Amino acid sequence: MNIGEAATASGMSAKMIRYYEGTGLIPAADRTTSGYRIYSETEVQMLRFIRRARDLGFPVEKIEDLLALWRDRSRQSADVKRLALEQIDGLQRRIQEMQSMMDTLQHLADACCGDNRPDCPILTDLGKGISQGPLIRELTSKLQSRAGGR
Amino acid sequence: MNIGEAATASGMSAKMIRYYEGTGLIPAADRTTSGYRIYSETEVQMLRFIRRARDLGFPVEKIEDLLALWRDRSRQSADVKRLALEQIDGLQRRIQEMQSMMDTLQHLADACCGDNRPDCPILTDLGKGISQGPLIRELTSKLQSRAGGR
DNA sequence: TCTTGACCTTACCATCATGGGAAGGACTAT
DNA sequence: ATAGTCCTTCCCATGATGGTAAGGTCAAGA
Repeated sequence: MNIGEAATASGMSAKMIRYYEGTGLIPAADRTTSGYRIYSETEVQMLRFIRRARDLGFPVEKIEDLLALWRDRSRQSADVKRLALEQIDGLQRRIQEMQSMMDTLQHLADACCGDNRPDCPILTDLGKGISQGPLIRELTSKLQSRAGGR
Repeated sequence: MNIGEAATASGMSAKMIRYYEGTGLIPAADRTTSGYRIYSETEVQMLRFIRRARDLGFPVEKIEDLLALWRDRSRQSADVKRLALEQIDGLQRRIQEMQSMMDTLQHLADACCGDNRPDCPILTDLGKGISQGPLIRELTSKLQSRAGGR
């Protein structure tokens, strides 16, 4: 199976497969004499594993750990569960942060009459510049880059 | 006020102030004869406005619109409210996506006995590689870069 | 057998918000 | 005057991803 087929089969782009190989997340694929990467069903399964973990929001760092456990026949399910619970925790925290942003915005929007007059509590609030600390700012920067589109 | 003081007063790093100036989000600051940027209270207020909008998760693109409305004496509050509601919508969607990831993970973790045996439904599920479509993957990539730390 | 088109390879560039650092100039307090 | 802190610009890096360009390979059909 060449990289294009492996990409289709795993749901990842060929670009990303090469990227993961470059970063060492996956081992370097075997090559044909002409230099084409070749993939076995086992390797495609690993790629699917990675994509699925990404779908569940695991950071690449943690995926490395998950992969190690996946390959380890003598692993303990407790180790995997711990990683999953950590991930759940992280998601929970981020959800709460976003919820808090949303609540604030909703509150401001409720207070804004939304007509043709220039008075607007939303702008007034923004002008005040109340801090919400670095955690939320760290999150929002990522949301922005996502929403900004490419 | 020089850039360091403006940074402290606005809660932004000097780096970011220069960056925003470079990208045109804010107008180029006046300079002293020796080249130091100088900021008035008005400009600091604008910087605070930007940071606050970022705290609320607005993408930089939208902040540009908000800034224009902020400066526009004859704006209509409806315009501002529309932007806020759009932002609320976007946040809501992302929260739901993350919630769905979390639910799936929680489900898997619940099914995992978490002991010293190697059997683990979490790994089994990951191996199956069920797709959740591109929307969630787009979101998770951002979460990962955030969680990965720098 | 030759051609064509689809695929592969590497390498480089861009994104976006942000930080780090270097090299050199400016200001401030002792 | 000297030290130390600030400023300036410029370059580099991040992380996941896409794009593109130049060139090699392969499979199918004429």
